Amino acid sequence: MNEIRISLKGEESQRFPSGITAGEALKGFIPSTDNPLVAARVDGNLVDLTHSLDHDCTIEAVGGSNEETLDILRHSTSHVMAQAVQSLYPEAKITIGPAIENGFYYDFDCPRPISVEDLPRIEAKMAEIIRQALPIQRRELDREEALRLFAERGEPYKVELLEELDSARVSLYEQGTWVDLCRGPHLPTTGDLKAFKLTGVAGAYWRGDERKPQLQRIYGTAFFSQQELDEHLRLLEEARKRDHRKLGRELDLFSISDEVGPGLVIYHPKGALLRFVLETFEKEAHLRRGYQMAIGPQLLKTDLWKQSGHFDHYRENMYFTEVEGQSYGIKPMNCLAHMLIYKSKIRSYRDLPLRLFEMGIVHRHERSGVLHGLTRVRQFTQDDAHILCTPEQLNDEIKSILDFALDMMHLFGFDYELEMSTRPAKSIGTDQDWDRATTALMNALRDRGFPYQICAGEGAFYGPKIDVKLKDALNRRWQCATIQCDFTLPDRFDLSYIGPDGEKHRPVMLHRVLLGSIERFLGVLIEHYAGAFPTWLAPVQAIVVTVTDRHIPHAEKVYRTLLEAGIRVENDTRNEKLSYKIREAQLQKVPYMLVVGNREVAADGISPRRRDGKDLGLMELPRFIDLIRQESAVTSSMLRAR
RNA sequence: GCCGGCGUAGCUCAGCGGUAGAGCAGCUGAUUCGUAAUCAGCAGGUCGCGGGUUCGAAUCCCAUCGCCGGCUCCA
Repeated sequence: MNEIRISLKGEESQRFPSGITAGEALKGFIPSTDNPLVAARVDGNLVDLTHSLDHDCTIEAVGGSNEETLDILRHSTSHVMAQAVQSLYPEAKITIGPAIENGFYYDFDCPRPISVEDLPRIEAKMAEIIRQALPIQRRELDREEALRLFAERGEPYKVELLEELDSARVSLYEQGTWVDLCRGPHLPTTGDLKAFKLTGVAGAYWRGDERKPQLQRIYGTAFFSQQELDEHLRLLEEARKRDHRKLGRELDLFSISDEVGPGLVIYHPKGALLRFVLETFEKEAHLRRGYQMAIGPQLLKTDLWKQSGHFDHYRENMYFTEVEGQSYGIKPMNCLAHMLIYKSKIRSYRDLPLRLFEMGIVHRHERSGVLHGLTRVRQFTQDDAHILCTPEQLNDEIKSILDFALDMMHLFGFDYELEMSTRPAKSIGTDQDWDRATTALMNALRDRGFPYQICAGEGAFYGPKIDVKLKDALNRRWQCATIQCDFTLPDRFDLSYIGPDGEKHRPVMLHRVLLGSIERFLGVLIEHYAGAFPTWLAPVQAIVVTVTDRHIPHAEKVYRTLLEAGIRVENDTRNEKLSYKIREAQLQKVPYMLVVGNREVAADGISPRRRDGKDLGLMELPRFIDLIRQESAVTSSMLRAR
C-alpha cells in the first residue's frame, strides 16, 4: 500500500497509508481529544472527517468550541430536522437549511401548515434518527445526474438551485434514505449530534423574495452538550425578562394603545422624564461640539418633497394630507427645513461647516407586520443633524461625527461594529458624486483605523452611509447611529457658498444621527440595563420611604430639599411596612431608597439603601446630594467643548 | 404586506356549548411596623369588534382589528 506524508500545523509530519480518512489521520496526531472534532481542513480546504486522503498534505483539526465548529454541528442538525420533517410529512419539499448565528433553520414548502405544536413530534423523530447513528455520506456526481436525481425525488427547489449552479460536479449528503444537495462538511454520523432544540416556526419567502412562494421555516439550535444548550436557553429567557415592552409597562414608562393606533407611543410621566433627561443631555452635548439647534415644521408642501427626490423615492413610506387644496407631506426626515435654513442667506466659506441639529419628530409608514414595541414605530424622534461643509472639510467632519457617536456608545457601555453601505439600485445622483461620497466615508474610517464591514447596495437613496451597529448587554446588534454623505441634495436645492476665490461653490452635506431613533434607543437601553438605569438617567433617582406615619413630616422636608437640589425624587409615605415599600422601590429599580425613621429624624438625616441592597448607613442630606451629583457626572466629559 | 400563533378584570392566567373565575394590583378599614409582600372587607369584565350556527356562544364557524414569532423592509 502506498504511503502519504501528512503534516499537522506545529507537529512533525507523519506517514500514513494512502486512503486514510482525515479523522483517523487527525487522531494519529492527537490520540485522544475531548474537544468535539467535527471536520478537518486539508491544504486549506474544509472537508469531512470521513474524507479519504491520497496525497501528501497538511491537515488541521476543526473542532473545539468556536463558531465554525458549531456551524457544522448545526448544519448537520438542520439536515436531521429536514429528514425528520420529510419522514413525518412526505408532502414537504426541501429547500435550504443553513446554520445561522445561534442556531439553524430549514425552509420547507409544505401544504400542511407546521405550527409550534408539531415541534415536539419533529424533535422526537430527530432523536430517533440520532439514535440510529446513520452515517452521513458525501457523494460527488455530475450536475446532470444530480438534476435527474432530485427531479425523480420530486424536489423542485433543489432542481432550481442546481440549474443555477455553474459547476459541473456537485456534492450530495446522504443519511439513510434521505439526501440533500449540500456543500458540507458534515459530522460523520447522525449519532454525533448531542443537544438540540427546535425553537420556533415562521414564514419565509423562497430566496428572500416576497414575490416568490412563502415557505415554512423551522428554527432550532444545537450544541455539543446539554449544559451549553441549557445556558443558551437561559439567555433567551433572560432576554424575555428584559423585553422593553414588558418592562415599559412594569416601570410605567410608556404604552402603545390600539385605540390610538399601531406604532404610536404614549409616554407616561416616567418615560417622558427619561426622554427629557436623555434629550437635554444630548442637546447640551451638541451645543458643546459646535452644533446649532433648529426646528422644522411637521408638514411641508409636497412640491418640496418632489424637489428633494423623496416623493419619487420614498413616497410609500410617507403620509400626505391636503390643506386648502394644497398637498402637504408629513416629514419622514428632517433635512428639508435644514436645507432652507442654509439657503436663507448667502454663505461664505468662513461660515462653514454649518452644523444644524434637530430633535426632529418624523413619521414613516411602516408595514403593519414590522411594528415592534419601541424599536419599530410609525412616529419617532431622531437626534438628527445635517452638516453643510466644503469638500475640504468633509473628512474632518466625518471623523468628528464618528468620534461623537463612539463616545456615546462608551457612555452607555455599548460595544459596536461599523458598516459601510454603498449605492443601492434605486438611487439619485451621478456616479461621480457617489464615488466621491463613498470615498470620503471610507477615508475617514481608514484615517481613524476603525475596522468595518462593507454592505454593498445598502445605502440610502441619496448617498452612501456608515452605520454603527451597537451590541447590547445580551450581545444583540441594533442599528442606531448612521452617517450619510450626500452630494445630491445640495445640488437639487442649488446650495452654494462663496469661496476664498470669490466664486460660488457647492457645499457637501452630511446627514447623521447618533442614537438614531430616540424611541428605538430607549427600547434598547431598557433591555441593556434591564430597566435599572444608571443614576444620571434614572427617571426616579431616589425614593423616600418612611417607617411609620410619625416620620412623614421629616420625610416631606427631605423630599423638598432633594427636589430643590435638582434630584429626581419621590416620597412614599403610604401606610405600609418598610419592607413592603423597599420591595416596591426595588422592583421599580430606583437607584436609592432613603429610609426615614426615628434615628433619621433624630439625626436630621437619611439612611440610603442602594438598589443592589447595600445599606449606606445614616448620613446628612448634603452628603447624599453630593453623592448623586458625583454619580450623575459621568456625562461631563461628553459635555466638554471639543 | 405575507406565513403561523394568540386576544377573558389594570397585570399574569384558568374556564373551551348551559346564567363569568383566581392571584397580584386598586379602593375602604384595622395595624404604626427598620431594609424584597400585615390582616380583613369591597369593588372591578357587553370574554378585541362585527356577523353566523344553536333553544342557548367566552367556548363552534366566518370576517375584521390588534398583538406575538418570523419573512420582506428599516431609525
